[in-house]
Amino acid sequence: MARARVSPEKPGSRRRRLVLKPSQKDALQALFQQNPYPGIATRERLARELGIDESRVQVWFQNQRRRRSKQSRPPSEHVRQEGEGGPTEARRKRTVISPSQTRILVQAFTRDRFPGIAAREELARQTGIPEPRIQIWFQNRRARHPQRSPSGPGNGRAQGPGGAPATTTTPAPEDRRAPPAVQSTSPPLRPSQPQESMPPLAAAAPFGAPTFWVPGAASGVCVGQPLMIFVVQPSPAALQPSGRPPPPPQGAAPWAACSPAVTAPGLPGQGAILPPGQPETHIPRWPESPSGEGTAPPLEPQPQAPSLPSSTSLLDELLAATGVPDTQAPSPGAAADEGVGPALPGAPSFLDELLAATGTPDTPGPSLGPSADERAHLALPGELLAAAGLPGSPGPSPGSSPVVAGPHPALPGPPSLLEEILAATAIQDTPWSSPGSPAGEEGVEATLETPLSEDEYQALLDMLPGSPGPGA
DNA sequence: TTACTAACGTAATCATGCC
DNA sequence: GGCATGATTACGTTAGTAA
Repeated sequence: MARARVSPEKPGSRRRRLVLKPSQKDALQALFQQNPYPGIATRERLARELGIDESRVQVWFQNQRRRRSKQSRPPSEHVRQEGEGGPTEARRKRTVISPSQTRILVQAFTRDRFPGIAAREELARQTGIPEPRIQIWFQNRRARHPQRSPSGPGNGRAQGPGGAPATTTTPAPEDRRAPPAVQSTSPPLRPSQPQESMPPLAAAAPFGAPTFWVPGAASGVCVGQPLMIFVVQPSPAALQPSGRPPPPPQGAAPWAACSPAVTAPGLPGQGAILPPGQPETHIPRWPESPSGEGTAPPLEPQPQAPSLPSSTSLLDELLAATGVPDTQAPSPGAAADEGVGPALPGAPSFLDELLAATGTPDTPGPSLGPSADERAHLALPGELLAAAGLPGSPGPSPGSSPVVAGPHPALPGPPSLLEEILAATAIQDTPWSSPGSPAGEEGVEATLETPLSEDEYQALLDMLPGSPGPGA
């Protein structure tokens, strides 16, 4: 039924596969046990603490639920109960997309109904809307604006990859609301080549391109920079979604570094945009986020997670609940908060703690080095700077809370639901490893990541704008 | 080569904001 | 209240990784 239409020929169309570290998986599973249907707040919170993107957490839960259901475990066991993912764990606040943003999206949609990750991110930059929202927008759009030629029940993607993947030249029925027309300013988005699809972006951003990226703020690289800077000719290869050392020699796309989505996996709610004063920009009603989940895209280094100053980390709670002493274990790993450099020793990771709590013998310092999540971060020069402790790094991290802010002072907040849940359900026996995770997966003992291999370091360098590139 | 699983697609449905 | 549309879920498929 729902065949994934993934054009094989669009190499970079997919987001770079994220490789979760055992410790991250454990944390996810631990939470999954407690609540397979976490709300936005929990997801974001967890995402921050694990150093991955919230959308990834969401996907992980989706896949996990699926796996579980497949494994005979009747979902009835966890039929989402209200209050489960936390008090009123609501869903994400509806994102408000302005007419001009819609225009951009519609325009892109008419060119390519199935934009790859690069194209989506580019759109995200252009519109200021988080990439995951862009993705959802396209999903909804495809569903509601079937590409005439209903060859099949709604399977608009019938014409898969082969022929222009839906490069709909067919002006799908413009939506009534959005200014149909999309002024002719059409950026020649090349459907099949997302990366280059953004040619002179500048040209494509006639609308007051309200874009100001505050990528995870941490990166700072792009903060306050108007779209224009992206005009830099991106080298396709460099666009590797998650910024991992691009295989091909190309240098890293300079702007790639600026890409919030691209580079900031751990962005707190990726919504980091906010056209100052620009009503145009998408003004997602960030969840009031009780705990700062709110992706609130602070335009400024605003402690984006308004709430919890590094203290109440979800993991902390878990740990606390599980009675794990607040270790100050130096495992920066999870630290990856927004900008916190992953490998910054000194920061205790709740992951470690959580794992310890859950009885998962994961490596003590699972994240001592760059790894899974960090890899993504590596692509963030800004984060590097932050990690390096450069004073200049505006990242929220510095002042804000490097998630992993070790032993947090007393949490003003009352014990979270999680605490209770955890207390009630000893996660100790992580029955979860079962699903698909072979014991080995837990990487128990193995995963002792090294601080930064030369290769990784090199990769990092490669990611830096101006860098000669990997091959170089 | 194979198993596992992240990413992504559709369809259906719920939820929210605006008229 | 109705409509448009963003968000979420289930389910199926594709493809990257690690064993």
